[in-house]
Amino acid sequence: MSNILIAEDERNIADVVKDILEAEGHVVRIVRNGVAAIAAYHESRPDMLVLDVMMPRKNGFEVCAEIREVDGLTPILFLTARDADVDKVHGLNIGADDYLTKPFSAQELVARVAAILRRAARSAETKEPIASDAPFVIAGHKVDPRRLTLTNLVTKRSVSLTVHDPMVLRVFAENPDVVLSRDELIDKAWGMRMGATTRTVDMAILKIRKLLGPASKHIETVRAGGYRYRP
Amino acid sequence: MSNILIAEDERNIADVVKDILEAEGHVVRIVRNGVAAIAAYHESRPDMLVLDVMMPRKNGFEVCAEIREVDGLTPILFLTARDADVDKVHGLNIGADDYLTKPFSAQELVARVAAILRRAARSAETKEPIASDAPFVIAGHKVDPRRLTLTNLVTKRSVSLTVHDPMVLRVFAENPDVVLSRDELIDKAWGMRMGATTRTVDMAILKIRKLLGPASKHIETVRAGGYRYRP
DNA sequence: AATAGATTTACATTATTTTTACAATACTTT
DNA sequence: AAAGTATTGTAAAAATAATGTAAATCTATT
Repeated sequence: MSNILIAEDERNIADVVKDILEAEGHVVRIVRNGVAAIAAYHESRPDMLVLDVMMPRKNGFEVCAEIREVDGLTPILFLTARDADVDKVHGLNIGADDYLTKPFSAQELVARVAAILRRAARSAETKEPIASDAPFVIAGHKVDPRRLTLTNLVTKRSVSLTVHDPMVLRVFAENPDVVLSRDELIDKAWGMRMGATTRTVDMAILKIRKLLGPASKHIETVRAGGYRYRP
Repeated sequence: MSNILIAEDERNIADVVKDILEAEGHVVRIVRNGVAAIAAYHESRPDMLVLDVMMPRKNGFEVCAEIREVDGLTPILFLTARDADVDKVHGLNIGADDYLTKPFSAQELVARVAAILRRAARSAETKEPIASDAPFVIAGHKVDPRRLTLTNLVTKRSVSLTVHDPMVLRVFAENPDVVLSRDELIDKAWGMRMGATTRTVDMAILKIRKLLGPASKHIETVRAGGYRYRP
């Protein structure tokens, strides 16, 4: 069972694809244009994307390129009617995993999706720590430790950070879903161990939440435990 | 969305162009003569220039030539009423990217601007390091490492530099927006690594800021991080 | 030795972090 | 359910660390 995001403006095609994939046990969400696709991607972090090439506001290639800037893993399957597009999918190294030309059969779709997800599952097993100064993504925002910026990937708005902020954010990004105690956070983000009980971490969280705005819902507080990042 | 600078003395034309481009989602600034155009260019570093050929104080060609001396990339679109000017735009290799003869339609304008910006976006991706002794531009000033001069591109006033100054300035010019630590700066501008904590870099920054005058606002200090150049 | 420039020292200033304090909230116990 | 207790949210004060800058010292060049 996987979460799959479909971006397709032709309603009947979208619905057919949805029915087929749901019959396979997947959870499917549909959007009808490129901008919505990017927003939905950052919001729900699907396991796979199915993009139509021709869509209003940003076409499939543009959506793919924008997502590939921050995520090289989540598989992307293109749907296209035009043969010319097929060449592009191959030619330009857009970062597509596969494509399907309309019309296609239900079996074809199911087979491709299954194959892609199988591949993805294998490669997902290796997750490295984030290099000290490399940009990374958290809660729909890109953090650039060299430029000290936090950029909302949907609105493209940036705010500036201090040198500490990226460290705290990186600890969360590296440890999704796990509860990090204040001690652990101090240890990993500050690089030292303080004995007494302080509210330092809480203040850092407060600041981060302000910066993230609505996306701060991804930083949960775990009472008596610490904090946790939910992707 | 791009920042576009319009230099046009006829108020109604300027306003029409502004409205059209703003409707396309661009941020537009208007100036009414050539000298103001050059000043505004250095101050706000627009993504594109729209220059009327006939303007008070310096005409469009002069403005274009002056900017092209220090910036071969930012696209320039000419507006002109006289056919003779069209020949010039073609003939002299002034470094113009395109031209539009008055009167023109909104669609024409939008199409040309979109095309020019698309082209520029592609070519902007290649940024090379600045050759060791080649003159370069930073914060509205031209630095000539051979002559050891720093020239304000608006006022044309020069001050003299020591041999070190251009190196420091070049490191900033090559790394816009990124925070450079004192260690990195020492490394890159002095070419050596010093162990102890010194204030050498701070003094160099102090000097540079004095030389740059008001333009020193482009050199930000990043507390606990170092310094950063904001074009 | 004189000079110009570079580097370090020293101290005032300022930005940021940390602590404090209290209000708001969630969980426990009765 | 109510009251009590521990924990967290958050503003504001206090402490700290980092920077701006003048002046002193050092270094190399003439």
